[in-house]
Amino acid sequence: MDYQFKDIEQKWQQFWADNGTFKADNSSAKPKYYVLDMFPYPSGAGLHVGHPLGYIASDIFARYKRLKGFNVLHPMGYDSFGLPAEQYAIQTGQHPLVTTEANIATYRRQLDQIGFSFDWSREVRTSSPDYYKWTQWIFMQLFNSWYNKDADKAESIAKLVEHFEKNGSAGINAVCDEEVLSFSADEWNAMDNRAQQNELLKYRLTYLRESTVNWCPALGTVLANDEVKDGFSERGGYPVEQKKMMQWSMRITAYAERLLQGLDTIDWPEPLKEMQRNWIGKSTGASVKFPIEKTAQNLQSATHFIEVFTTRVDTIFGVTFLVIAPEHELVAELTTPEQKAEIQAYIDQTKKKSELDRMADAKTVSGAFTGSYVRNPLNDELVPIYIADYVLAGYGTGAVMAVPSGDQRDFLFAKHFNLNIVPILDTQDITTEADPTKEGKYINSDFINGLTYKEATAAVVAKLEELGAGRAKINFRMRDAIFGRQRYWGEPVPVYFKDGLPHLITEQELPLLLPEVDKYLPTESGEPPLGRATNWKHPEGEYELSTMPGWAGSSWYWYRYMDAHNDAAFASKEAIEYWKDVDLYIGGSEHATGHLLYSRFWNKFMKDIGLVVEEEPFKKLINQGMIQGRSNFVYRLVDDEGRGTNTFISHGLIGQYKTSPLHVDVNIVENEVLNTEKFKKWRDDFANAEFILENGKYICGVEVEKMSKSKFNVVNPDDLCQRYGADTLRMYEMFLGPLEQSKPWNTNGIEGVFKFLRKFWRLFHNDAWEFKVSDNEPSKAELKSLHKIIRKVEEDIERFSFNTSVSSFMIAINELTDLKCNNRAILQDLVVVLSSYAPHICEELWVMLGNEAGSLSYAPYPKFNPTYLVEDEFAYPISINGKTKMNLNISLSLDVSAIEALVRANADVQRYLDGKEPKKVIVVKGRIVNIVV
RNA sequence: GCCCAGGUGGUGGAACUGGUAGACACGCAGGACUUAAAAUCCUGUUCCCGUCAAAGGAGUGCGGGUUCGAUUCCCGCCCUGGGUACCA
Repeated sequence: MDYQFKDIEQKWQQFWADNGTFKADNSSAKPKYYVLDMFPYPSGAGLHVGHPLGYIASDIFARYKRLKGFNVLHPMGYDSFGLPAEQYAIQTGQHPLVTTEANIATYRRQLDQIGFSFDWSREVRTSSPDYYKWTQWIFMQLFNSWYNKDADKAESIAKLVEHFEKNGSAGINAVCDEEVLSFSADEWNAMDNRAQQNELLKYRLTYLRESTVNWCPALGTVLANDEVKDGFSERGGYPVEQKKMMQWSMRITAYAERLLQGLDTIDWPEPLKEMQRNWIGKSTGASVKFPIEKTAQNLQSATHFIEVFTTRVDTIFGVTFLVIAPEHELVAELTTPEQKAEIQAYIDQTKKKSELDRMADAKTVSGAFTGSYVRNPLNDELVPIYIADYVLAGYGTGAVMAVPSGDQRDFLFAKHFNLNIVPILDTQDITTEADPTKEGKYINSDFINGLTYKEATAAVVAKLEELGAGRAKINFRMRDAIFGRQRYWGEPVPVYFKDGLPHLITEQELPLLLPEVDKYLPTESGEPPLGRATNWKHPEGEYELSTMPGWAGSSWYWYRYMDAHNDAAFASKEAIEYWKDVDLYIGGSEHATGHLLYSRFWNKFMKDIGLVVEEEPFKKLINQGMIQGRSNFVYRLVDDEGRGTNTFISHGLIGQYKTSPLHVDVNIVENEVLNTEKFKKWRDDFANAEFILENGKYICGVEVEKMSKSKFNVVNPDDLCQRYGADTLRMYEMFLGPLEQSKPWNTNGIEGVFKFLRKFWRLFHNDAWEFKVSDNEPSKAELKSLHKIIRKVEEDIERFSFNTSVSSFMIAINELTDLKCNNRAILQDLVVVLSSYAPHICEELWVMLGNEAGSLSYAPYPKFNPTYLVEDEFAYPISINGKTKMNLNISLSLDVSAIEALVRANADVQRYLDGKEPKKVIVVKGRIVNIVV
């Protein structure tokens, strides 16, 4: 019987489901291997061909590892809290849960038909109460922890309280808010509970703090940076403003150094690590206190200095002014009466500017003089203080020391305001622009004159420390993560407020269920949607009304798969100690600074408090490339009045006509040739379409764009499974190119893969399509083909080069077809090797070869035997002077000198040598490859 | 601007540590089988010059360099994609 992929695939998918073939065990004598995919958000559009790319790769790997004798955990689930379901709910009143479950059903059906070897018994959904119960529980652990810098790990807040009671704040080296108090044990004990709790909030790893957020009044919610485009909300296009709000935050900055260091211990793509490094943004430098000049301004404040952060403390003698951010807290105090109007005007102007304007204006110099001065702590010179929006309030101390000779922005600023520019290195050339060099010897720099960069930096830091005017300091760009969203479809924060103080609910009260609401919009008084819930009140106070952000549920989900049904813990200790961490994680690089960073943070925290065993959650990470859309166009003839006609011009001829391009459904185009009959049926108004053809065909135009419905370039895996089957789809997605490379989807080549599978099927059958294999001894040539592919596939899978494997399969099948190979032993091994790529057809053939159903998935991967690959004689390429090439037939048994003699005796070589001795004979790996004459 | 990845036939791509560039597949052209179609099989297919063939020349974005030998290593430039954005 011909290759009936539909029957075969249905049959085996059913078999796997009925028999729990891929159920992983939490204990085994086999070594463990954990293969994880980034779980999808179940959107209403369903899967397109780009989604399964990574899943197919990870499935091949998981299946391969099973054959290699590993106990493989390969689970799947859904990141099912999210904005689209909520937006849909706002528009239709449909509960997000209903939409989400419908979408999940679609996803599941689509995933099933591709034949993945997921252990579905471990499925998780982040929106399910028995899952988010533990997300809330982890939030509570964070709330109950602080970061001890001395121990370099998170510790229990109870331990901190104990220390305060005994010793006050002395001896505590913590990551905390800037404005923490210092107090004695007596002072602590004398504080009322409210004061104590407020103080502790400054230490907790999740805490409430007033932060600046993107507030969209029209939508009534906070938006993440990527939801704001050009100062307007991405959805609806409403204006967005900066607003200060009390928000839950995560003290991820406590882990900045460990998140950075940890990158060196994991096998991730270098570009992705680099993205995380940049995001963390460590810079090593010094903080310097510039004393405020009292005579210039009568300060009310207790602050007597402005602190700056610099990475070039060696340039301190080149400082000719100081710049602080317009939002800096000392601006009002520092402004002299004469300058007040100018400063106020500048601040107003800055406030009006959107983020975008500020960026666009990067090149124009602006600022204003406060009228006040500081003194340079090292040479006592008076330094004027300016405000300018190129200094950011949120980074460092919101103040910089300006060295116009070494920094281009400072240079432009100095030119604009006519300020001094002092060169500080003898090699500096500052005639037209600043020169940030570190080469040369210092000049105009007091006690560091004549020193080099390294010496000078050390000397200046030492001096500043001696004077108490500064110290070496490390700064990070990364900010604490805001954790609250004014939305409905997310995890409720397990907190209630009493007397203005946040309290955790008890563990017995978990999960704190998401309440029902009448509408999914903010309340009339501007509170989040949860404010609409009736009968939703904690006995002691009011529940927190914001919910957790999308990344909360995805920051620990790989642990839940280890023990998905545990209701006593997020996962049992035994399960965690067995599976430990994810060995291979496959997903997109767009999560580099979101999910992948937050997950590493939560994992480190969970390790600190003894919940998990590994410091890093994902040992090896592979980024699959994005699949772009490949749009096809038809060209509609435009008449003299500029109206479109019903005549369409083939792409090669459009130069001769006036046309307008029109997206056409890629599914009615094959190899850029339009199926004109299908086109006429595609849309009613094209029923009478006429075509101007070239060579009897209508050729379409092509462009690479994002895959989207409106561009008619979406290719649905369902259609391909119907036409060619899952095995063909799986292999074709791999064949398309390197896994990590982004590429446009193109269905054109899929026939080749389909043909390959048919050829493979045919190997097992005679001309009448009867199953027919022989039990003869395999021939040498057959063994050679087989062992070539055994080795090749193993090498390819280990280095994630799946595309070249597919090619090798095709070569092997062509060879074996030429050899008319129907040998049972050969075919059996071939089935095992191919089974991770094309599991359905392999299962079918495996059973036809006389094996037990279901045993293929755990059959041992065949052992490669190198002796079959040895060739007796082969064509030996020789070049002379790296140019002329010729082939000699040489036996492998000859040694190098014998080959050399043979080469010299060759007539062509003789002709080139012309009686002379060769100057040099190049031998690579025991082979002569080149002769230099 | 800065950081990263990439640029190979008509197309997707291969060439793993510097050693026969273009594997494999699509497409295209020609042929076989067939009443015909589908399916299948065979041959050719980087370009130029050669009316077949042989022989020759050029060739991995561009310009240089190292080397007996470079798609691969080094320097400079151009282009495409991704990240980031006044980070002191």
